[in-house]
Amino acid sequence: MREHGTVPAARDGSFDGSLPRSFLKPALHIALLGGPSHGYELLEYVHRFGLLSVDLGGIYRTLRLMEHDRVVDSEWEASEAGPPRRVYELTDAGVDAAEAYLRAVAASRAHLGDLLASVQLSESLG
Amino acid sequence: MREHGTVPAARDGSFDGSLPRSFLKPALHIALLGGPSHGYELLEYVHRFGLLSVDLGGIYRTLRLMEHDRVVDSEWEASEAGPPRRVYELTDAGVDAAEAYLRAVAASRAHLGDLLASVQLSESLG
DNA sequence: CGACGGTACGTGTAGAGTACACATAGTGTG
DNA sequence: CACACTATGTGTACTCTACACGTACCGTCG
Repeated sequence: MREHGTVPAARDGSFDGSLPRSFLKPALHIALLGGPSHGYELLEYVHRFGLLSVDLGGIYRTLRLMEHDRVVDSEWEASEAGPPRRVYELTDAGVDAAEAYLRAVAASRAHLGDLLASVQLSESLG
Repeated sequence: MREHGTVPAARDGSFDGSLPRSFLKPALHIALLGGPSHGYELLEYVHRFGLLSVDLGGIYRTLRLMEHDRVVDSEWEASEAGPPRRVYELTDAGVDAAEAYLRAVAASRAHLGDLLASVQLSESLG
């Protein structure tokens, strides 16, 4: 198996409806609003929301970047089964950032809606 | 002036709600569903839909790529005022591609909706 | 006339960002 | 004891982007 179901998918032009990499950081912030988590679990989370091309390497690097920016704290946690995990949790600044990302994601979604609407409009005209 | 209002904007982590570069090709396809157009006008179109960081260089390179892929044809056209324009028009294959992009954009929009919804859910629970 | 600003097209390139492969390691199962 | 799964992390060749730059036409203001 490649690496936990990572899909080749669309960094180029093919664009199959999956979300581009640029949404990874927002998605991680938003995921952590739901409570602390670790890299492997976060991978599954972001995959559920269409970030199919993201791999674990990208997750860990982004988490470390976020920690450097003080939006998350992390600590090691032993798991009953399997190797220990590094668990990430939003700081207060992180919660603020996550809320800003929520607004930004909503804005992006609205832009996509406008783009789609522009077609209906020009179709109904001609 | 910098270059026709191009905005520094968010290729990194800031992510202000503008759409990432990855939506440029879809947006150009969708724009051309409304009829033939040229680079400079297309820049204004994509800016209206939140692709703020896109500049003319990116537009031209993408259009040439699309022409190479046979999804658009282009020809020079004299304009009454100003220099001649290269006008782009979707080929039949381009129309198909544009419709596929419409579906893909709708899917992306749905993913963003799901992401936003996941928060409401966990907030109402906790 | 000549300078300037706006329209318009296009390229060169340093630097940023990514995908993929790789390295490491604990645990359960056949 | 080999294999698969969970789990974290790094190295690096490659791709893509942003920004600067080059070209050129037209109108207008002095």
